Amino acid sequence: MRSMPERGHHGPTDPSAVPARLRSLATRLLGRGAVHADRISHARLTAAGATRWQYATLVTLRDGGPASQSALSERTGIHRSDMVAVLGGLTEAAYVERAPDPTDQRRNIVTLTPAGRSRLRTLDRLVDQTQDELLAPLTPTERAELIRLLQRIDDHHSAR
Amino acid sequence: MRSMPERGHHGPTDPSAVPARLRSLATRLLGRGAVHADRISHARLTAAGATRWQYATLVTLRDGGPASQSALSERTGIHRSDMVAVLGGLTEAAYVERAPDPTDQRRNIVTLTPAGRSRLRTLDRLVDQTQDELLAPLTPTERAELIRLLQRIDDHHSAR
DNA sequence: CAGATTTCAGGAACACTGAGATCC
DNA sequence: CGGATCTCAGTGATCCTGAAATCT
Repeated sequence: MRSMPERGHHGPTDPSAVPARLRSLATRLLGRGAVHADRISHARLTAAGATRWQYATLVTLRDGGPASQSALSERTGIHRSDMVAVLGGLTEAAYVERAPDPTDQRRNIVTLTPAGRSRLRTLDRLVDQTQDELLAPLTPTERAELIRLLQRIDDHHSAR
Repeated sequence: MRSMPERGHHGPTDPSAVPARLRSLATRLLGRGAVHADRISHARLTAAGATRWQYATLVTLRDGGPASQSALSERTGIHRSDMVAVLGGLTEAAYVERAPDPTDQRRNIVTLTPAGRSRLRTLDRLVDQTQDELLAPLTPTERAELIRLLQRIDDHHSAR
C-alpha cells in the first residue's frame, strides 16, 4: 500500500480561456498530454505498487530474454543510472534475478523470474486500462493515427 | 547569456530494439514526445534567455489584456505558486508591470509593456522554429491532425 | 593503457502541496 | 467569520551529468 500524496489536477478549467496561439502549439500539447498520461498511469500503477520504469523493464525482459543492465537501459530508454534502483526494487520483490555474467565479470545478467512473468500479466491489464482512459475521447482509428504520428516523431528525434 | 549544462540526449539509439509493446503505448509516446519537445524548446528559448513559462505568460497577456495573477495562472496552466517567480523575472526585465488592483487590494494587475510586446515578437519567431523542428518528419496535414488529436485529449482531461 | 559496465551522488526543470499573510 | 489572492518553502518523479570502482 503506497499512501502517496494524491496527484492533484491543476491546469486550466476552461480550455476556451487559453489563447489560441498556446492552444495550438505542439510542444505545449505534448507536454500537457504527458502530464495527463503521467497522472493516469501513475495512479493505476502505484495503486498496484508498481512504477512505469518497472513495467518497461519487465516487458523488455519478456520480449528480449535475459539481458545486461546496459542492454535494458538501451531498449527501455531508462537511463543507466536510474536502472540500478529499478532493478533493485524488482530484485527485492523477486520479479527478476541479477547474476554476474560468467563470460564478462563487468556485466550483470538480469533474468525474469516466474513470479515476474506473472506480475507482468497483471500489469499488462493495468496498462491497457491506462491507454484506454488516456485515449477515451478518440475513436480506434484516431488512436492508431495518433500513435503512428507520435512514433514518427519519436523515431526521428531518437536517431541522433 | 545563460551557460546551463547542455541537455544531453539519451534514449534508445536503435528504435527497433524497443519492444513493440512499449513502442505502441500512447502513454510512453507522449512522455517521449514531451521530452523531445522540452529539449528543443528549452534549447532555443534559453539561448534567447527566456523560458516556456515566460512565453506563455506574455502570449496570454497580449491575447487577453491585463490580468490578475490567478487569471494568468488559469489561462496558461501554470501553477499559481510558480507564476510568482515567472512574473518576478518578467517584471525585472521590464516586460510586464505588476500593480495592485485599486478595486481589490488582494489582486495584482499584470500589464504587458511595449518592451514586453517587442520581446514577444522575437519569441514568437523562435517558438515557430521550435514547432517546425519538432514536427519535421510530418507533413502539414499530419501536423494539423496531430494537433487536433492532442487538443481533444487535453480538452477531455482538463475538464474535470 | 583505452574502453565498457555498474553504481552512487547530485542537479535542474516541472507540477504540485501546504501554509502563512493579507484582503474582500 | 468564510473565501479569495499572493507568496514562499518544500516534495516527488523524471531525465540527466559526473565520477568512482571494477573489469576486458
